[in-house]
Amino acid sequence: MTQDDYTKKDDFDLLDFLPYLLNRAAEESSLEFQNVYNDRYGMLRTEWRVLFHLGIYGELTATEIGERAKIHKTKVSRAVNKLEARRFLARARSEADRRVEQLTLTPIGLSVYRELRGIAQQYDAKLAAMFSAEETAVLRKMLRRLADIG
Amino acid sequence: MTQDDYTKKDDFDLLDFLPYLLNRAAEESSLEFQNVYNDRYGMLRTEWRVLFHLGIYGELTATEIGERAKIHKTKVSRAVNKLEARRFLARARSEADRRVEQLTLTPIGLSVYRELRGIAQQYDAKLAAMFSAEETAVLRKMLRRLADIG
DNA sequence: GCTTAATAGTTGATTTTGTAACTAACAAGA
DNA sequence: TCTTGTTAGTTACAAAATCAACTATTAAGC
Repeated sequence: MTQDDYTKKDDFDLLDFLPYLLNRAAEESSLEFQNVYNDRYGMLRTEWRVLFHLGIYGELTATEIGERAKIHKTKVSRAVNKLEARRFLARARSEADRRVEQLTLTPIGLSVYRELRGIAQQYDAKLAAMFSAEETAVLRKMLRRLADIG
Repeated sequence: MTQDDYTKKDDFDLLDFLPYLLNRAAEESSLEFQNVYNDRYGMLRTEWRVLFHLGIYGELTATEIGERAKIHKTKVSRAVNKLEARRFLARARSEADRRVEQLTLTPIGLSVYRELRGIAQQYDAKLAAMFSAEETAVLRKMLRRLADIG
């Protein structure tokens, strides 16, 4: 069933409204990758994001992860707990400031990260292949600006 | 704090990964509008989406809304309940098929829809103004394809 | 040093979502 | 008509997100 099956009583088009469109595109394009990390490792979205941050940057505190990924500290805290329970990461209390915990991936966590990273790269390539290289580059640039991480 | 403050141990760039980028852009670009419908009418995301569908298309069943907006029927059901409790919509049992309910906005619901629609249009224009007209047109087109509603 | 404020992170209560099972109504075939 | 299957929508229970309050530690002003 497509949009054309319906007669509009109103000129407003939801499918031109950027926040709606962005959310729909985000949901749709995340589905496949979500199934992988969820089915294979029982991870949630916040958990793979934390895992990836540690995989990419090596050692971070919960606060740093929260700032960089715009995730609330309670969500980070719970994600860290789950990843620790699965032995994907280890905590080390900072000597300089004993409130702080330095987080790093364990060898297991690192290998999980590497597997998921490979899948992410493949999947990203698949999405990018829907468009020309130039179009995709422009899309990424625009999305970074919209996400305010540009 | 920007990305450059961190040294990467890994070549993978989260800020190039389309599903991540789309989600971040979607969250960021929805925030302002979300505050309006939430603060002003205590509505949730699913609720404004249902409201807008009825405002645009005039009369739909819960199932039709779910199909068009890709919202699960339990979420639609609960959103319809809340909108009905606030007297924003009315249900009418279908004569032809007594399982079905035809949903329409009440005059109150319609005026709320019209107000939010105006705000949405303004806000969309503000987002679009971050780019050239051509760029924005390309963005919308690409997002529709990614969202599989092209 | 002592008080007050700020920060890192956790926990608990409430709300919202997700999954599955459910009721009610229709449809199709023997 | 009497299964059997399907569809519309709701409800119950479990999982997760949100928000506020909390502990522990550090920093700042006096």
